[in-house]
Amino acid sequence: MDGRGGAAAGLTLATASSLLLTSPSHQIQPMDSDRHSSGIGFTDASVAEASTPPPRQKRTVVISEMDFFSNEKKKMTMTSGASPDVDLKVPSLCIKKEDLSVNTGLHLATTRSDLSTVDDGMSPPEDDKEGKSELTAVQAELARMNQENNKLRLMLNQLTTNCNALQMQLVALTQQRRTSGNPEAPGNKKMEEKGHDEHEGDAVARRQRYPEVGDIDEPSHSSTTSRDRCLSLRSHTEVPLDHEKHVGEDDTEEHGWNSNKTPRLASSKSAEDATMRKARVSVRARTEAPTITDGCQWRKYGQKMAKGNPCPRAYYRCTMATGCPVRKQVQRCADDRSILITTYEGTHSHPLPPAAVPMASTTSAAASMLLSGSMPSGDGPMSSNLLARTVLPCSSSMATISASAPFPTVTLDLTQSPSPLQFQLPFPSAALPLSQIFGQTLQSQSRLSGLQMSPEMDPAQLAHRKAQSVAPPSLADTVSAVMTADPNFTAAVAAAISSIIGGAGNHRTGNDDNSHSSANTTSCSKQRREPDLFQ
DNA sequence: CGCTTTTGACCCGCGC
DNA sequence: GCGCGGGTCAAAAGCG
Repeated sequence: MDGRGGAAAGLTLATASSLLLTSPSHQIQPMDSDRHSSGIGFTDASVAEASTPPPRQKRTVVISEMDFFSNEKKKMTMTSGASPDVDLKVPSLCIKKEDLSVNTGLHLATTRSDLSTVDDGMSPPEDDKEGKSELTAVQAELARMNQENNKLRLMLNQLTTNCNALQMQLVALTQQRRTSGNPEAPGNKKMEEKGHDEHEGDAVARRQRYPEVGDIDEPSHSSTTSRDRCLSLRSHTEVPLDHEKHVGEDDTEEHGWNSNKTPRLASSKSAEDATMRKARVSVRARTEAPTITDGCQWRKYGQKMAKGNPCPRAYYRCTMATGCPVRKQVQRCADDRSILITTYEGTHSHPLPPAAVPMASTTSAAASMLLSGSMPSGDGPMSSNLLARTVLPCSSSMATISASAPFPTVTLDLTQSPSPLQFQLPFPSAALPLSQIFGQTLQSQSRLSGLQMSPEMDPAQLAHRKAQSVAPPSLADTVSAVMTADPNFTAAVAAAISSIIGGAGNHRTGNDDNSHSSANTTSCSKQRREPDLFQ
């Protein structure tokens, strides 16, 4: 197994555990049985005794965990030496605190031994001197841990800021290399011409078809460079900078579907955007569920029989925000109908719920890299290998590039199981909880963000390392890289924590909060009415 | 009633 | 120009 992914998951667990035990609003609760059916990490948990046992009675909390990358269920028992009243059994932390402390400059105290002393909210009688002193100690410990949590939060913010700056530099360098280094690359030229042609052609066609959008001023192509940078820096937990700007400024927003239809893309956005939308990321997953659960809300808008495949292809568009250009196609593999192929296209133009961040970020990052200077020749073998290794470095067979297709496509194959990073659906009837591959996607993001590149290749990273006087790569270094690589790391951690705290079954945490919307996720709707898609 | 899904029709690009 | 296939639209139907 790749240690980076494990580190990421371990960090997540560590943070989650810490929050679990220190936040009064997140007390350990017995999990519903149906929560076993999905989600991240924990597959079963139980409270051995009632949640409100009589005082002084020994209480035991057992939490089982699922190792993110080995699918191996573990059960860690934490016996409390300091508090005789409580046995806290919490998930193990996958990384050592000394590993975490190196680059963050913080020493995590929320290890097992520390956690074991946390008060579970039920204190011993006041007349017990020993209990009093224990209580004091526990409270002090609690305060200390809260302080450390705050420190970590601040550190995380700082890392995020630094990461953004680094990404800026990286993308700028990439752009420079693309524009000055190999401007005449055939693939590049071809792609640009194609994009341009399509842009022009589509614009004309769309004007004919949707005359109301024909008068919209098209953005100047001279702004492409800065736009490129913004595109590559798009964050899936934030509204993309340029997109947000255009959505806000664009007077096409009032045209209903105009704002969330292709015509808008073709007529009001640059050729680069059109090309961006053409990039596709295909995810192959073995599941019996009609769709994979990626945290977004989708609305089906069409279904077609595709040539060469007896299974129909369904078309969905993102409905989390009007104007979101993201589409996805869902189709069973003709050769193996247990494999579901989900193809994503476009970049979300709205904030995403934490549960949607991993998949959205991964697909967007793959698409960005596919279309960025990281693939100078577009369809060259080197670039294919680079991206394949970049997307899923643990196995070159897991990520493939299809440049011969009408659209450049990255395929993430999650159906092959030899790697511990991959998993078989443990829940045959459940939609695939993509948050389960949180660590994997986060890892992919890290790679895609370029921060796993060797220092020689990335001066910015080198400078960053030097500035921080960081030792040669280690597990801690890797953890740091994972942390710093993703500006959405906070959201990703939040997603993981939410998944754990809210019960693993609730991988739609963010959506559930959207009580204002009556829209259901695809999977939810499918449960309501059995589709005819894959009969 | 509002939202989603279904499904036939339509549009477009491409190859011949 | 024509046919084919992919993609999308939009009215109708279904559902809670």
